[in-house]
Amino acid sequence: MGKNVPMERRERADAARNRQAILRAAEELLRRHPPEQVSVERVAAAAGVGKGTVFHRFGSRTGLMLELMSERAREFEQAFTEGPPPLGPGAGPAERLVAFFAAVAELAARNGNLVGAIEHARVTSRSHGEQPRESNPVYLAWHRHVCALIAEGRPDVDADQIAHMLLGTLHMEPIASRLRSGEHERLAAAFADLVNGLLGAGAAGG
Amino acid sequence: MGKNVPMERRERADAARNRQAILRAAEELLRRHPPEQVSVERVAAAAGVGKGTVFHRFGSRTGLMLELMSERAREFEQAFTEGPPPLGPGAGPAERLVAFFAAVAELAARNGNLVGAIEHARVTSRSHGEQPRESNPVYLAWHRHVCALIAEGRPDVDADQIAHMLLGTLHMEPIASRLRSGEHERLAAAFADLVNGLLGAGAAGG
DNA sequence: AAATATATGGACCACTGGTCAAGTTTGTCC
DNA sequence: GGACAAACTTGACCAGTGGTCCATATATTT
Repeated sequence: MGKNVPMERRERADAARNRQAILRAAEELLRRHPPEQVSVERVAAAAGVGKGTVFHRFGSRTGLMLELMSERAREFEQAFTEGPPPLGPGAGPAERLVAFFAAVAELAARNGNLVGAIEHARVTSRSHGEQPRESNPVYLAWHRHVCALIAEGRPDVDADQIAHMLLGTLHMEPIASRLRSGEHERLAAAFADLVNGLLGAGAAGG
Repeated sequence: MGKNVPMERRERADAARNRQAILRAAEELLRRHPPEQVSVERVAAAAGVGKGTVFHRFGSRTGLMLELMSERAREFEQAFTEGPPPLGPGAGPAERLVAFFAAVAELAARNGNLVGAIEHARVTSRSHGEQPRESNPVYLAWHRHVCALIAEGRPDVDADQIAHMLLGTLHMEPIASRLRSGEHERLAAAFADLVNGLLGAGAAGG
């Protein structure tokens, strides 16, 4: 039983081809233009498909951007949950957090306008009515991770809240623009200062 | 001397009346609806004026939201630059920062969707081409203040960057939604933990 | 080859922020 | 008071958006 579960038939070959074309076109446009200039219609045109197809595949503008981000984040997620230290398990919480944020900063820097694009999509989305950022699975996983590490190092603080705050940093325009010009090490250093202040000398260790 | 400088003639009485009507209408709508549902046209209708008038008075949707925020922030700005401690001068930098962020949290909580509305306006603005958040004078003043206090307490860190990060927190949706439901003390506590970690026990003192 | 499930494209919709020329109101000066 | 210019108001209009729909085309299965 259950050899081929028919609940989800595989995507048709042409559909899969188009999905890739759309993803790659969006990627390319985002690399060259600010998010508000990358409309669904332009993405469709660049991918050589109709606008309707994009909505068919991704549901909404937001869906497209989210998929793009998930693609990039999948490998990273594995690295911080089961990879080698200091990112993965094995190191102390402060060390892991610093490594995590350095990696996030680098990821964001490599991916140019993507973070901004997701924010833009969330905010301009008309149909699904402003779903909260928390419902983004990538964000959720990151938050859970940061939250756990903070709680481990400092059981006395509001880890949930602080995790949101630290992650939210990436959505700041002044930060994002520096990221775009390659200053991710500066961001990583600032993260390190904050994290070490919170977990480092202050309370946990000895 | 300089009794009546003619460089800027006073606003006409009807214009001033309409400006107030528009401001109050926007305020009221934002209290009841999420920012993306508060279009310029709706504001105009609620204020009993034509859409063109809103643009005439405020230049753009962003201009309107910014003016709304400036109104609220003016008094607060005076409090933290020249008022009594712990907000104003007289207390140590850590203490002042904690007070500042508690006040900001409270201000944001009292003003519901305003912060979100400004973000929304910035991102959906079409004409002026996505001016950076840094050009908002209110944001600028806040950043300068936070920056100076951080630098005072911890000359070794990247105060400019960290100030952006701490302030950016307010623009997070998960944070903002909690703020809206009145949990500003929770946010203030988290700020205090971060600030005390950075300035408090860690490095500066003895 | 026939049958069927799936994918496609682009006209279409409601709505947005923003513009503008034409008409109206106000303040001022005699 | 009346006249006049400057300031103000207006709503039709524009370009552009995200999203929907369905007749048509294509891939897959039998």
